[in-house]
Amino acid sequence: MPVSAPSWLVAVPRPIPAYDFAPPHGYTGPLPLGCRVLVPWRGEPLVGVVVGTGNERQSHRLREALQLLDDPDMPWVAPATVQALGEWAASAALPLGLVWDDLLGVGWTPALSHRVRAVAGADLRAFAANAAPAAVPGPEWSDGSSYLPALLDAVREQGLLDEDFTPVQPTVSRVFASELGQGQLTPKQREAAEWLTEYPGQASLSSWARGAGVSGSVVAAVLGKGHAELREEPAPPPALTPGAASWTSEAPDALPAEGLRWRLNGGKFSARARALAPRIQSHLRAGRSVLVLAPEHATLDRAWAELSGLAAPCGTEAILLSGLLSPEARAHSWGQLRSGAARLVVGSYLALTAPLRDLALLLVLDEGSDAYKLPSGSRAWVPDVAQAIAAAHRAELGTAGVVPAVEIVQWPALELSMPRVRLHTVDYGAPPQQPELGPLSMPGQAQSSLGYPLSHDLRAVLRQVQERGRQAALLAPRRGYSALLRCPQCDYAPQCPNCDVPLRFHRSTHQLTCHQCGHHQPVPRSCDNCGEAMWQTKGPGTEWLAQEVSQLLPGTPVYRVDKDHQDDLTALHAGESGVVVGTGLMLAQPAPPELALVAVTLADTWLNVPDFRASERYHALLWELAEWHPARAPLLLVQTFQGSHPALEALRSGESVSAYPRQEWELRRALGYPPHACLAQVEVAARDRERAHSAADAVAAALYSAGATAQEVLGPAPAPIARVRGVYPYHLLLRARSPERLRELLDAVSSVRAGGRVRVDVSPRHLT
DNA sequence: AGCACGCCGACT
DNA sequence: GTCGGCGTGCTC
Repeated sequence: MPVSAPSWLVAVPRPIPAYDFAPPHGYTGPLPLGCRVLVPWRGEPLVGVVVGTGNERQSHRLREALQLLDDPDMPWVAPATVQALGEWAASAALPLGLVWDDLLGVGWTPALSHRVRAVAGADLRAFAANAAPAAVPGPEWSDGSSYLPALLDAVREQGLLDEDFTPVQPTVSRVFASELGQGQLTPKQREAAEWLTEYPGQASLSSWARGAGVSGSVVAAVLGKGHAELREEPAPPPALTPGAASWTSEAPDALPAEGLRWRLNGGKFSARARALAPRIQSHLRAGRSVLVLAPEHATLDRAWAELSGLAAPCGTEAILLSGLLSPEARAHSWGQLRSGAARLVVGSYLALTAPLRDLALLLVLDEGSDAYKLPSGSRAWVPDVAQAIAAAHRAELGTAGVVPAVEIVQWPALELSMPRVRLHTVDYGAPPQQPELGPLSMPGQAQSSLGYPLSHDLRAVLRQVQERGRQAALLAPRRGYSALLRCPQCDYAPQCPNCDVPLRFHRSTHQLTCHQCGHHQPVPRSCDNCGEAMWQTKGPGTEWLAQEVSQLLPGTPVYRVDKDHQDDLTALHAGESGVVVGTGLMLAQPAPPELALVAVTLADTWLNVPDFRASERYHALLWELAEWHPARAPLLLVQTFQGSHPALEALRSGESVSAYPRQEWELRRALGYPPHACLAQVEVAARDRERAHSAADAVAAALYSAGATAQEVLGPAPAPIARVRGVYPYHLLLRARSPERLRELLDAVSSVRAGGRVRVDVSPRHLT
């Protein structure tokens, strides 16, 4: 008796667990871990990834996989990565398919040609039911797409279908001269035909016409008379982003040597790149691979510019991998890595699963950046996944950024020196009355003799900047005009119809926009509440601030940079005098060359956030501002109600970038926050408020009956925005002392049928 | 996630 | 009578 082949566990890009399939008919090779496989899914072929061996005991008959798409010797994803994703998904109690869907960005939709035929001797006409006999495959190969998928699947399930999926090579059509033409050509047409003989293989008729110097109708006529023909040719590989010029660092490797994790902080970006170079190059020279992750595109571009040149001197290539690439370019880059032709990847989170040969170093840039939180289904915290992947590959895990995250401040470190910060604080004094931070209750001129938004000191420095023809940057709390539209009569602010938040006013479009769901509408003629026709629209956004600066400095150009409004900064970057007002987004751009002043107009915006990481973010922001243009060392002016905040003190005293995170690390130990605890936020939502509430209570009850303590379960509480996109979310916060304990709690959550939509966010970034 | 099924209310 | 809202369940 032959031993039945073990089944395969296959992850498909759906928010469900991995499912079992029998190997394709006749397959006898080893378990193709990390290879893509076509499986029957609801009657149609679907690409999945083999992630393990299936359960031996199955209650139902397994379907056979249709076809293996990758050579088991060259899997689409490294087996160690497969293992890491499996472990991470389990630790977060997430269905494996959801995790794969989020983290594998390449290879789900290969172009395949599908051929089918009946197995020898089978007559499939019975399957046609009332359709025409031609609607079923015969004994000869024919195109699978010409049959109903459901019919093919019925035949397939009976084992009567031979089928074959072959990758389709992408082609382009090119124009060539042809001998087979008939009929006379006019002089113009002959001219065009002769030009084509000289320059064959034109990519389009218009390029031919342009090249030959004739109109499109002339070349069309030549083609029509058969003196030219279109031929399909294999498409050339897509152009990959060229790397920077080769360079090799002469400096010795000063990074921590012992252990598998380290951090590199302080210094300018380029200084950190120089410090990383020896380590990266020694791995590449040893024939191993290095993966560099960046949180967003500005950092990615800088990293590519600084690091891509390290590959060539080590006899390999660098590959840029991000969602901005075309699908073809992504697939081609993937191929370069899979074949081992390139061993240095600089990429976004999509590069996490890149098929690298012998990964030696996984480098996470700006490890604390909130941009690493994926907004999609898995809500993965990319550095968590990166740790799992590095561990599975037994690779070094390095991090590099200006300021270390509190979570990693105890790692072995190399810290580069920071420039001395020229800091000036405008202290508005007593903390503002907290509960209302509406734009109208902002620290206004009436409340402070210092002046807001432009304090006396800031005005003075701005005038100096103008007089000396220099440049200044002002960091605004919010984008747009960003005010609530308020009725001066009854103080009513128009609300979003889907969410429980007031709409925000954008002056440029003269629209009201919901910053939660994107709903927008024109400004109503009069107040919905009392009928008053006047609206007040003052608020602390970039637009208002820019207006104030323009009034203060007539004749000086004022630019705005935020998500909605992006002025052309060419003149500023050319060195012309001006002031730029922006949100944090502004820092993603290079600093203006003549920058003499960076001002934080209201630092408390970063502090008055109900999140235990608020002060950590504030501290990191201050150092990033200080590092933005280290050569010029502009004055950093901070307007705040908390002039003696320890984060500010850390800059003022010129301590190292890790001094404040160390302080926070101790504080969090006392409070039981990460890294001394593992957090997860559970969101329970329903269309009906009462149902959402009772569902949240049911989740809490399930947790307690599974042995959770009051220390471990906080809530449930209604979400800070009581209604979002038409549903009422409730939040529970889980706080466990270890990943294992968190997993126990999450398993209790996923086993309960609460009667509402339950979503889990492990390592949440924004707590409320 | 999709997609089908099935149950209730409002119409040509 | 049916059309269509959306709550529930399933996908090897």
